[in-house]
Amino acid sequence: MIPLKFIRQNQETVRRGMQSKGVAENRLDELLDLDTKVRKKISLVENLKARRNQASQEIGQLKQAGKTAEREIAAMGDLSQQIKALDQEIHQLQEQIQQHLLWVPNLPHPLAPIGPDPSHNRVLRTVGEAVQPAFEARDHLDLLTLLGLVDFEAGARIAGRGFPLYTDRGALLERALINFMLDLHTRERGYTEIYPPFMATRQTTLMTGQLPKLEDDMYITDSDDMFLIPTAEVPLTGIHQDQILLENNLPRKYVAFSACFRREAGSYGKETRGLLRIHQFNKVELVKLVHPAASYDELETLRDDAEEVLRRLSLVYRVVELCTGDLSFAATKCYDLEVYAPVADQWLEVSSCSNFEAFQARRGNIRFRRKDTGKLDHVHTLNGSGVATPRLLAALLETCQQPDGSVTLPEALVPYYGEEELILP
RNA sequence: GGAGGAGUGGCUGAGUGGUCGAAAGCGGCGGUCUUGAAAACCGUUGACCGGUAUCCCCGGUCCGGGGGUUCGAAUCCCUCCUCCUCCGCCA
Repeated sequence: MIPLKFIRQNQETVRRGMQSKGVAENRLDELLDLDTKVRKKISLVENLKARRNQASQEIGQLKQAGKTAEREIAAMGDLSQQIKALDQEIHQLQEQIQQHLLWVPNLPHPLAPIGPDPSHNRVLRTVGEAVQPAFEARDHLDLLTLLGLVDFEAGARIAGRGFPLYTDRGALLERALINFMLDLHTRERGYTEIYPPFMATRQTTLMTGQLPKLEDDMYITDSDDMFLIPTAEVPLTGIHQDQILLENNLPRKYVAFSACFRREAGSYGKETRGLLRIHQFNKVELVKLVHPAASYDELETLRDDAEEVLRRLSLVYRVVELCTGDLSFAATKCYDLEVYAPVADQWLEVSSCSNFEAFQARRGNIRFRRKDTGKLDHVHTLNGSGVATPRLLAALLETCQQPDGSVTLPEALVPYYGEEELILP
């Protein structure tokens, strides 16, 4: 949420920000128009209310003194009706304003690369060397099948396309990956582990910015208006909704494993092979609530925490800074981590690390008390995947495969999986 | 699912139609004292919106959310939500 006052006073800045994110601006004009209208009415009704308050007080004094106030009371009836009517109009206008406000995206950081689409993203660095195997290698789907790790047909029978069913060693390997990542972030990186609800209310989903824009991309329950979480970002950021934190308790760092549910409406046919784009997947998510002055430093360490997963697994990856047009609705700045899948010769996004500044905190009313001034202020929120499993698994299998199709696991994973390699069944 | 009880400021908690944005305590902030700290004492301390207005000033709104009654609502009525207790059912 961008504060209405800021929008009013910085119209051109907001307009440029919306343009660079590729968001239609017609709502902005309507918004400003409604704002002017409603403020006129507000000042009108506030004057009336001031009169009413004064008169009511006088009536109270008369009654207290044991006198009658019939004449005064009779004079008030009309005023009250006017106020009621105006209040209703104002209420309606403000509801409209609120709706428009929810569609104003966060503004990109001034130094974010400007551009309309991913081709303008900036590759900051590549870790490791992107080389293809010397032998005739299999891609991740062939390896999954060969090793018997995932049964796509069974998943489809149960829930339809895009719901993989991990079997036996595949299930174990998935669990090993999740445990490895959780332990890394909790034991070495100072995150507090959370096991959150996998559903969230409309309000919570609105807070993180998934709504209203991405409603079509989410699974929703008709009878309760609940949303299956598309990422644990939603519940984790929601933990402190409507709360006031102590400055001493910042930053708060949370990590959670969750299943993530995405309808992926409109992306059929893109990257659909194997595990690359599915409706339900597992992810370990990092969320931080931080002091505003620290949020950009915290973004760097968050990114590093996510990168550490890939480093420990000895995978080749690159760090990409997103351009304005590719930034999500709520983000000001974002790094994607893309892991290299050598057989597909593709860079697969496994993590997005974003700073939302106060955008989500304003929507969720998450504040802290400043030590220096004693005043309240909104925290800054950040999140990043640390990381999502399906593409990680795809890259891992392709990278670590041997000529016969067996896979030698990275050392870091061995204690979790219990064996050093996946041999052919 | 059924029956009760409760939701008040950062926290605990008083307040059942009028000068109540709300007692008191805790906490926070400032000060006195102290080598320093603690304790004690003194003072201070709600949020949000608007008024060309980051501080002062003026007005308005806010006592779980929404609606209603009234000249006037924290207080009365309706409704929804959440929490607690008991009963039933179920993992």
